[in-house]
Amino acid sequence: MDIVISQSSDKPIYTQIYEQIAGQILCGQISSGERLPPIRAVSANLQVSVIPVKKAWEQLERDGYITTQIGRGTFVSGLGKKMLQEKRSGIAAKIIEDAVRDCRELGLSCKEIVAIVKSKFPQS
Amino acid sequence: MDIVISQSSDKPIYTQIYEQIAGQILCGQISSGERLPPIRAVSANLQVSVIPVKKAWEQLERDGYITTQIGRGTFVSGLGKKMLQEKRSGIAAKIIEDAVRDCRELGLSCKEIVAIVKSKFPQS
Amino acid sequence: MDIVISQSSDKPIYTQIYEQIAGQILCGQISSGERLPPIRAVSANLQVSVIPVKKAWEQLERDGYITTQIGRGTFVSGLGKKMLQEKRSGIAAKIIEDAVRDCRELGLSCKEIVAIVKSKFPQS
Amino acid sequence: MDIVISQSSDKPIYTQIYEQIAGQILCGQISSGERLPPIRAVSANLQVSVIPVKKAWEQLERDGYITTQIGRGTFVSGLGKKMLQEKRSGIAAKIIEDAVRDCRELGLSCKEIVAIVKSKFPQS
DNA sequence: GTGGTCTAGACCACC
DNA sequence: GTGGTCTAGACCACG
Repeated sequence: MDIVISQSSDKPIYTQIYEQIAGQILCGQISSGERLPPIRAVSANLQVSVIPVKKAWEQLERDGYITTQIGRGTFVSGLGKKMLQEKRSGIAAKIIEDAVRDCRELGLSCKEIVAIVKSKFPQS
Repeated sequence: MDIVISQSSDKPIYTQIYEQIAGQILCGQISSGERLPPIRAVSANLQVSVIPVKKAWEQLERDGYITTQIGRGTFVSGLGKKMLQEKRSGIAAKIIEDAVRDCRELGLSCKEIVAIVKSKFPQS
Repeated sequence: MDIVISQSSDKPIYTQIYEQIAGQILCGQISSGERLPPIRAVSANLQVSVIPVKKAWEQLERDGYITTQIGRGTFVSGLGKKMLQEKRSGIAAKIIEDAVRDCRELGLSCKEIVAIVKSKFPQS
Repeated sequence: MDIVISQSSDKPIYTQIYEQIAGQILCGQISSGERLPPIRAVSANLQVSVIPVKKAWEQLERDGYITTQIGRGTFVSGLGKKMLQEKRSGIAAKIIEDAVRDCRELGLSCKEIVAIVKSKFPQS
């Protein structure tokens, strides 16, 4: 469970935590059923207040990534591989959709966008 | 100069104004040297306070889109076509870069991303 | 952090605040990493509205003197001694450059200007 | 009577006009008794409104540089050489005084300031 | 009429 | 408690 916080980011701390944990769950870096460290430990580890960690945990639970068992800790939800894949696709589709819309408003064509995307990959 | 404000957007009002004006300048919808309406007129027009309009204007000036002349009004900067094209490319590259990075963190391959991009265009 | 506001000055309030804070940072009166008081406290302290204080803070941040962390406060940027010295020199050079240019336009020679400068120092 | 107006200057237009005319009178570029062109001509020449020219003229008259003779035009006041020299010195002293004060607040010594002044002259 | 600055409030997101 | 955003006024400098 490695998280990096940037105090100078435009994103709030709790969002940074949320996105990194969610990403690691979606990628399989953190497995189903695995136990997350207690909030206070994370907070101390990241050198941030407990509040943003708590908020991130709440949103992760709200979005079905984790489940809290009172008195026992928080655990990664038992999401099937198929469900993970679906969630990944949905999120990716939204990200790209937004980017494509913005680019089209700037007057870029499909070809141009695809060219830029490919240029971002080392071995195209 | 048509702007649409969404009070329910997650983006602050001044950002919405900024992005729409900047976009229209980049697309050539507003031409170099053209005079923008006075901030108070825009403010009344959009039914918002003067503050967010002024803040948008300030950022547009900071980013070189417009220049304001006290007592006379604000005017679109004399950006050459080449400069506009460069600015457009730079902004588009940044948008796509961010989106691609996020998608790669989710484990998507270049092919998959390109496929989604193409699917967002009517006649690909 | 002592600031003096003159309501009768030709300079706007936010500029007065900006210059005094920046000066104190450049002189080392306020140290790197130190936390500035909250803008509302400064505003109450100086008996001015929050607006000019906030504007001063914004410009201080724009110029790299401070960094603000939402929800935590604003802190003096970690500028090295060397950087501070460079900034000081740059600003001083600009001030003198302007003054010398104006004086030369009035027809003063180098000697005359130097003489006046020296006369401004108690024990030259 | 050559004046250059910068629309992007931080100084208002009427001040730019004032300073340039006053400077030329102080330097003897415009002689005592000489007639200034009519306001409308200057305004057309500089491509600015009549208002800032009028305001500059008012301040020049207020400060004793010119005198308006109704129906005949405006003329450079008959200032003796000694008076011109005194005015020049006074203005120069004030400019340098301000610059020196600002530099001292930045912690510069007399020597350092003099060194910078000298560096601004081609043949020191 | 134009922008520049300011006041005295308010509500919200974040820590 | 901290800064971020906004409202609805006001007065002033500038052209």
